[in-house]
Formats: sequence, C-alpha cells, structure tokens
Amino acid sequence: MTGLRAKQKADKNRRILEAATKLFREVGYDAARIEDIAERAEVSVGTFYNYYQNKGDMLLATVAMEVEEVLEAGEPIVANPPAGVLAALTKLIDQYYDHSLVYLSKEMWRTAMALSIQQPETPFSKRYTDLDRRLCLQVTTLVQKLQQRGAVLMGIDTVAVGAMFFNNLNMMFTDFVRDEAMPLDTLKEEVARQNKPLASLISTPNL
Amino acid sequence: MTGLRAKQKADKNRRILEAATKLFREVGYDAARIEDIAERAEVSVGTFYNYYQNKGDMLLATVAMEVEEVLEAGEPIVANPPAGVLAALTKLIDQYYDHSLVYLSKEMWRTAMALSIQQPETPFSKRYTDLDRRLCLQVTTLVQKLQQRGAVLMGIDTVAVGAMFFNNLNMMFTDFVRDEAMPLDTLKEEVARQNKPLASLISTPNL
DNA sequence: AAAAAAGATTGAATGAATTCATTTTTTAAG
DNA sequence: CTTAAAAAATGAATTCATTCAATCTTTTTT
Repeated sequence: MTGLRAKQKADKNRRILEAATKLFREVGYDAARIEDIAERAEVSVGTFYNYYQNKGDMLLATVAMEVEEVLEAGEPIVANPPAGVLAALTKLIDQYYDHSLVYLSKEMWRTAMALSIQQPETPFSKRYTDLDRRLCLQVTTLVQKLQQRGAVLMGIDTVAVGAMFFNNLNMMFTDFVRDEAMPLDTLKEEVARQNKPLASLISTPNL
Repeated sequence: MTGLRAKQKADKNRRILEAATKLFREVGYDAARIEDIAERAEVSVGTFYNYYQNKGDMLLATVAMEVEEVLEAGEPIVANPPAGVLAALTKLIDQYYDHSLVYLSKEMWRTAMALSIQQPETPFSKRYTDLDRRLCLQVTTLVQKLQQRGAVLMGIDTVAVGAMFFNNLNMMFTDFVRDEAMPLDTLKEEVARQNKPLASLISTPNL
C-alpha cells in the first residue's frame, strides 16, 4: 500500500499540472506567473520547483499530454489507412493538425517548440522530443503499411521517406504557429501540395 | 552629408553588435548579460534598448550576419552545380552545415532557432526568418537549375520538392544542435541518406 | 516510544531582463 | 542667436524566474 507521502506527492503534482494548464490557456505562457500557478495549486513557489525544473518544463508537461492524444488519434488511421499514398498521408497529417489546436493556442505551441530546442535537457523537454520521434515513427509506419499493401513501390527506403514527410509537416507547422493570421486550411493545402510529388513518385502505378 | 547624430547612432550600433557577438561567443547566450554588453560597448543599459528590442533580438542580429554568409557561400554552387541531383544537393547542404559552425556554437544556434519561433515579431527575428526563406529559395533554385539542365524530370513541382529538401535539412539541423554529442559527419550522412529516395525519383533516367 | 534520517515545504533573497521618468544632446524653426 | 521640438541617453526601479537556508513532516531505525 502506498504511503501518505506518495499520495500527497501525486496529488500535489496533479494540482500543479491542472493549475498550470488552466492558467496557460487563460492568459498565455508569458503572462502566467509561477506565483499564480503555485497559489492556485495551493503550494509554495519553492514547492513548484520540486516538481518541475522550471517554467518551461511546466509548459512542456502540459503540451506533452496533448501530443499523446495526437498520437492516439493517429493510430486508427495507421491501422486502416486509405488506399492512396497521398490520401493516407493527408488523412493522418490533417488529423495531427486538427487535434493540435483543440486545447493549445499558437502561442503555447510556439513556446513549447522553442523550449524543446533551447532547453533540450529538462525532463519534459526530453519527453516532448521523444513524443516527436514517435510521431515521426507513426508517419514512417504508415508508409511501411502502405508498402506492405502494395501501394508503395518495393525498394523504397521507407525510413528516409517517412522522415522527409514528417520533417516537412513539422517545419510547416512551425511556420503556421509563427504566423497568427495563417488559417489551418492554408497549412493543410500547402502541405498536401508539397507531399504530392514524393507521394506520387513512390506510389505503385495504377493499372 | 549625414548629421552628427546619424554618425553617432551608426557607431554605437556597430559597437553594440560587436560587443554582443564577442560576448556571446566567449560565454554563451545565457551567461552574457545586457549590463556587460552595454559596458563593453560604452553605452548605458537603457541605450541598448534603443537599438535592439531585447536580448534575443540582439542574438538574432548576430546570427543573421552568419546566415547571410551561408547564403553567399551557396551561390556559386547553385550557379554551377554538379551534374547529379543527389550530388548537387549534398554539395549545397554540406556547404550550409560546414559554414554554420565556423563562428557559432550549437548553443547559439539552439537559442536563435528557439527565439525565431517564440518571438517571431521582433525586427531581427523577422530578418532571420526572411533569411531562412531565402535559404529555402536557394535550394529550390538549385532543383530548378538542375531541371533546366535536364537532370530533373520535367513536370516535377520544383517548389514543392525544394521545400521538402529544405525543410528536412532544417529539421535535421535542429536535431543536430539539440544534441551536443552528435558529430557533423553523422548529420551529413543521415541527410544524404534521407535525400536519396526523392533525389533518385526526380532524376531523369541514365541512358 | 523515541530518535535519526530522509524527503518535502517554504518564502524571502537573489539575479538579470526590461521598463520608464528624467535629463541631455542634437536638429529644426523662427 | 535663441527657442522649441525631436531624438537619444541614462540608470534606478520594477518585475518575475529561480535559488537556497531554514523549517516541517513523514518514514525508518533503534
């Protein structure tokens, strides 16, 4: 049976995470203060630093939860993709993009992405980067599944090609969150256009 | 004839830029303090903010100078590329990578990339992003030049393909600067591997 | 049950980026 | 030449992330 201390620790962690997630959504990352998060979570400022390395680590913890959901939402598509390569990629990528802005603003995404680059060694930065790799793996797995089904030419380096598709969608997403005015549909259309050449070239010919 | 004030302004700007560039190289971005930069440039801390929006803007100003050199170094390759698509791409990309670490550390690149995402609206963040777009354009121009020379299939969407190659090299460079231990050769090899499928598929067949 | 050890909590102190009210200097107008 | 306007310079004050020495609480050991 777990001890009182472990129970209290888990409870405090949940309260801090919930308080931070809520405050980041309400006022944005920059305007959110550690003191306010601590107050809402009913802990001291010093206690906050027992649970998270710093403010950025906190944001990455909240964002990581969303990325986990993005991954989960992608699984059924990889398990049962549309027949066409471009159609399958577009379905998965559109799902990623749709899900990304359900709970997180562009500002939060910008900050999370920036933090994962600038502070790669904090615990949740590592977790976020690991989730990114799993997203890349998911895209690669999709290409491999399509190859197994005969939609992609044999002999195609699916790891290289999967990485190309993923790195492109990620960079385009970065450009998207940089630009507050850019609509989601514009992003999707541009990425579908960019994927078309490679998707067509790796496809088995239609008979 | 320009006034005294304009001369003094240009002189102070140059002093601040040089002081910052030097200090960032000596101690790194985080350890460099505005007060130290100002002292070296022989201005007040408040004066610093007349010239740069904030500390991050200052770093992006110094990094932008390097990116301009990267662009210049790429021009002769685009003007006279090797015959093969993969060879041409590899030559240009290796040139980019070689040049990147001549004057800037991985830490400085991480910070610059992070700042350009997190604070896209500062003056030098905009400049840095613009230079990024020009790098992308340079890669696209290379593909177009190869297409004009018959090395790339007609009908290939060179804008889409160029963007794919560029976004991939950029994301891989981001992964590289995140990882202090990763050697430059590993990065180059991995990117060459990733480029091979698309480069082969868009190449005109050898007869 | 008591004492020791380990872990957690605390919040004022610290550090450094950034702001801003005031002053100084330069330029333009009369 | 004098005055007004504009621009630049200044550096202490402000803000807030982060640290850390002291204290408290829980767990383990005797």
